[in-house]
This record gives sequence, structure tokens and C-alpha cells, in this order.
Amino acid sequence: MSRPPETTAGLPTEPTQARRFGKTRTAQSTAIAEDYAELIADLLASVGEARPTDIARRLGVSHATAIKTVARLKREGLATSRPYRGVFLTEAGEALAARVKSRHRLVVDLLRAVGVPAEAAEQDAEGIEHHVSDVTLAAFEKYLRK
Amino acid sequence: MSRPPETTAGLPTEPTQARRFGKTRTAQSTAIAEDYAELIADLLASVGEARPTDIARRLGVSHATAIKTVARLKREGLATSRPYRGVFLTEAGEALAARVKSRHRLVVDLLRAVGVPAEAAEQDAEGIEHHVSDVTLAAFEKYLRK
DNA sequence: CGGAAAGTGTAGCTACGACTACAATTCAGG
DNA sequence: CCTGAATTGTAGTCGTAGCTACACTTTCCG
Repeated sequence: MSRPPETTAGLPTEPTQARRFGKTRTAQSTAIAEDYAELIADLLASVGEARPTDIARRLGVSHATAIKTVARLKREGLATSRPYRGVFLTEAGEALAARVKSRHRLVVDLLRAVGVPAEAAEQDAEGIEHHVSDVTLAAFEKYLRK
Repeated sequence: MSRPPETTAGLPTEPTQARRFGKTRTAQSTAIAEDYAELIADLLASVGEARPTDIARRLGVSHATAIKTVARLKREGLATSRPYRGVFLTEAGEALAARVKSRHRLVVDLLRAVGVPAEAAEQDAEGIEHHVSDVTLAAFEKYLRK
């Protein structure tokens, strides 16, 4: 926004509670890309191919949505696909998938370690994992090792 | 591609990895509503009023965005406002804010308890808190008590 | 081999969050 | 009380995720 010359002038809010909002926003498209990359990798590994319909079913969206999102991943250089031939990951896509997968495991393990039931840990990790910074991830790792 | 004509029936993917995706999606607007409710409550408590410009500044968005989102909150019965008179929370909005606030604290405390540095804990909690289920929250509480 | 079923792709719509640009209102000094 | 700055509100645009509906390939089976 156009920050006029010190509009912020003596803003009445103490910095004490100036909590860091503002990341939740655009972060979502990243989270979705991560989900797709991870899922596509899973499908390729387990059934040998990643078809739009399977992706859609697993994500609980329509196939049209899945196809559109895959198109975005292609634009971003994470995936490739040829009409009627299934979806594949580029190197960047595979790297992303690998990162996401290990992070997911770590989050689940951490949750379980502090007493969260298995099922809840799995489900919540799905949402949580996209918001865990490297610093926090490292802390999780350290905690789990001890 | 030996894909038998099974639609949803016995989908070839083992349930083992049928991870629960699909919540990340519409969940976002909920997360945003939570952020706003919490922030508005904060502003009302600390400076006595919640003005669109302050909300916008704290969230790092334009004032227009803040105003539009507040309009949505009003539609959803969480907030009220009259032109040029600031924003207030309905009972439902206050209840939401209170819940969000306590959950936020719990998440931060948990993160810190497992060794996450204060700053990272605060920042990550902002994103994580929206994805923590009641079951997980209860587990956090229990863990922290011991 | 020739359909029909399944899967794939395209089009067109909605809702949302974000933005910029512009209009309207308050309110504080002079 | 009147004017200009700050705030507030409105309009219009963009990009993305979601959907349904319809069209087009593949593939499988009789």
C-alpha cells in the first residue's frame, strides 16, 4: 500500500502485540502446489502413474480442478504432462515432493511424540506442515532425537 | 496402464496412504476470519476501537482489502460496523476471538516446550494454529501440564 | 472392429483475497 | 465555519481455486 509520509505516526498499538500476521495469505497457493507434488510422487511410486482423475479423487476435488492446477504446476516448472498421458514431475517437482514428504513425516512424528493420537496427527499434519519453518523443523528433529 | 474399470469402487490406492487432503482449501477463509476476529478483539481491548486502517496496517494489506473482509465478517454475523464508526464484534465474533486467542497461546507454548525458539514459535504459530484440531489441542494441553 | 464406458480436456461461472484508483466523509486548525 | 489532510468507502481488475456442463480421446470388450 502507498505508505504516505509516516501515516504510521505514533500508531496507538504497542509493538508488544504486533503479531506476525500476513503470511497466511498467498502462502496458500504454495501449500496447494506442495500437496499436488507430494500426491503425484506418491501415485507415481505406488501405482506407476498419476492420472488427473486419481489426483482429483484423492484431493477431493473435481477432475477439472485437478487438471487446471496441474496446468499451473506445469507453468511453474514443477510438473509435465502430455494430453491423455498422465502427469509427471520435473526434477524441481520431485525435489519439492521429497522435501514435503520428509517434513510431513517429521510433523507427524512430533505430534505423536507429544501425545496426539495417530489419526488426528495425520490429519492435522496435513494442514500444519505447510506452515512449519526450517527453524521449527530443526527444533522438531532435535526434540525427536533425544 | 492396466486400469480395471473400477470407479471409486476399490480404488487401487491402499488406504494406508489415503492421507486426508482436501481440508486446506476452503479452510483458508476460515483462517482469515479467525485472524480478523482476533485482531479486532486485540485492538478493541488495547486502544478501544478497531479502525479499518489499523486493521489493514497490522495485517499488512490495503485498507480496501480490510474493509471488504470486514464486510464478509458482517455477512457472517461475526462483526458489526457503521460507516466511519469503526468495527466491533458480535457475541459470536467475540467467542471466536477468545477461542482463537487461547488456541494461539497453547500452540506457542507447545512449540516452545519442544524447543522452538521464541520468535519462530510466534511466527509459525500464526499459520499453524488454524489447522490444529480440538483433539490435538487437548493433547497439547495435557502435554504442557505434565 | 466398432461401439460404449471411462477418462481427459475445455469453457464458462462463482467466490475470494489482493490491489489501485477514485470518491466521499470526518475532523482539526486556523 | 470552512478547508485540507487523513480516514473511510466504492469500483473495477487480476489470479486462483472450485464447480458444472459439455466435447473429445482412449481403451476395452463383445
